[in-house]
Amino acid sequence: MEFKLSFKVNDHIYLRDPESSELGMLMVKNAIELIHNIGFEQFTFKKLALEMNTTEATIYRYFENKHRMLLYILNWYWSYMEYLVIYRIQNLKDSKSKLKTIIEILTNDLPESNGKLEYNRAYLTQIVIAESSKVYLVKDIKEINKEEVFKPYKDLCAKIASIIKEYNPKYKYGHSLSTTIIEASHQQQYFAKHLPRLTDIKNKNEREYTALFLEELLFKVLS
Amino acid sequence: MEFKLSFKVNDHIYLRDPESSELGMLMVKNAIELIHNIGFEQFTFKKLALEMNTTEATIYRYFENKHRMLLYILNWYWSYMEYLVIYRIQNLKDSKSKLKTIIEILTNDLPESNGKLEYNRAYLTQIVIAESSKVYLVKDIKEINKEEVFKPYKDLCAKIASIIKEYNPKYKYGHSLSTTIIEASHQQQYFAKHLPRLTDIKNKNEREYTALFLEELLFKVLS
DNA sequence: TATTAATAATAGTAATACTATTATTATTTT
DNA sequence: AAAATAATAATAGTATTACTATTATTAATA
Repeated sequence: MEFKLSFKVNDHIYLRDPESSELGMLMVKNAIELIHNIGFEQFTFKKLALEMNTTEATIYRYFENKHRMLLYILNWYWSYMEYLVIYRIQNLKDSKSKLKTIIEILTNDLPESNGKLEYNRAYLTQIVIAESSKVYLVKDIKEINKEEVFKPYKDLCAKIASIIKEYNPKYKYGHSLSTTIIEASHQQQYFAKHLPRLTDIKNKNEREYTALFLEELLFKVLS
Repeated sequence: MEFKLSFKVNDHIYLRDPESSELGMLMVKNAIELIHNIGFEQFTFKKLALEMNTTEATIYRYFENKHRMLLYILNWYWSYMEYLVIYRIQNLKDSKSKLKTIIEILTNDLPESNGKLEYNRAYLTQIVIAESSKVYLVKDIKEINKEEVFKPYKDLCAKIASIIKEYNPKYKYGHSLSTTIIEASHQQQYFAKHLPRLTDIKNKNEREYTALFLEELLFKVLS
C-alpha cells in the first residue's frame, strides 16, 4: 500500500483546486520557486505566468489573488507539519522526547514526501520563515478568518499544546507557548542569518542555534 | 529645564528630515493615522497627500518610498522604547523588578511624551504590533541592513539583554530571548485579538494576558 | 534685492492587480 | 460520433500604484 500525502486544503482558499490539474500543480510548484527567488512583494501573477508559459488570466481562475496563493501554500505547510508531528511522535513514550522531536521538526527542512506533489522543500521552508506572517498581518484579518482558512495553523498549535499539557498538566499557556515556539523558530533563524546582532549566534548554523535556544527555553518554561 | 524628547533617526532613512519642517512632522503624524486605519499594504503616498492636502511629489521629497517611511516610524518607536527602558529602570535596585518593568513597557501604550512630536501613541502601538515585521521581512534586507537602519532595534535588544545578563549571568541567549520577548509581545497581543485560538486568552484584555504569559515565561527561562 | 530652497500644481510612465471577450482545444455526455 | 461543456490561450483593456519630471509660486536666507 502506498501512502499518499495529500492534504485537502479548505476550498475557500482557491477558486479552482490546483491539485485537480497538471497546470494547477505546476502553478503552485512554480509559485514556490518564484516567491522564494524574488520575495512575496515582488511576486506577481504576471511574472509567474511568464515563468510557466501561461497567462495571468489562467492563474486568476485558480486563485483570487497572490495573498490567497500564499495562504494555500502555508495551509499545505501547516497541515504537513501537523501530520509530521503526529507521525513522528506516535511511537514515543515520554512526552519529553515528543517535545524534542517537535523542536527538531520546526527547525529542519521538510523531509522527503512520497506524495504526488513534489514541491521544493528547502524553498518552502524559506518561504515559511520569511513570508508566513504576511498572511495574517493584514487589515481584513477578521473577514478572512471567518472562512476558517487558518484552521491548519490552529490545529497544529492545538496539537503541540496538547503535548505540552501532557508534559506539564499545570502549565496554563500551552497555546501561546506553541505559537511562540513556532514563530520564534522562524524568527530566530531569520535573524541569525540576516540580523545576527538580534541573536547570540556565534559560528553554528542558524538551525542548530535556533534548536538549542528553543529547547532550553521550552523545558525551562515547563519545569 | 524642559526635557525635549527628540530622537535623531539615522539619516539614511529619509531624503529630507521630516522633523525639519512643519509639513514633515505633519506628514509623519498623518502617516501614523492612515497606516493605522487602512493598513500598510493599502497605504499609499497619494492617499496620504490627499489626507493632508498636499501632493504625492512633496512627500517623495522626504521619503524614498513608503517602506522607508514605516522604517522611520519604527526607528522612532525603538529609540523611544530604549529611552523608556533606561529611564524607568534607573532607580530600581534589583534586576527582577527591572525585567518586570520591561514587560510592562512592552505591553502598554507609549506614555505621554513632552517633546514637540505628538504622535497618536495608541495608533503607533497598533502599527508596531501589526506592521513592524514587514520592515525586515523583505528580499533586500542585506542592502538595507548595511545602512545601519536597524541600529535602534539592535540597541534596544542589547539593552534588554544586558539586564537579562544582570539577572542571570549564566544565561547564554540574552539577545535571542530579548527579541523573542519583544516579538512575542506583539504577536500574542495580535493573536489574542484576532486569532484567539492561537492563544489561551479567556476574558482578560490582550495586554494583561500577554504580560502575564511573558512574565512567567521570562522568569522561568532565567531561573 | 537677489538667490536659493520648498512647495503646489500638473503631467506623465511603467508596472501592478485585476476583468472581460473570444477563439481554440480537450473532455464529457448523449 | 455529435453535441455540449469546460479549460485554456490569446488578446485587450482598466483603475490604481509607485514612481519621475517640469514649471510656477511662495517663503526663507544671504
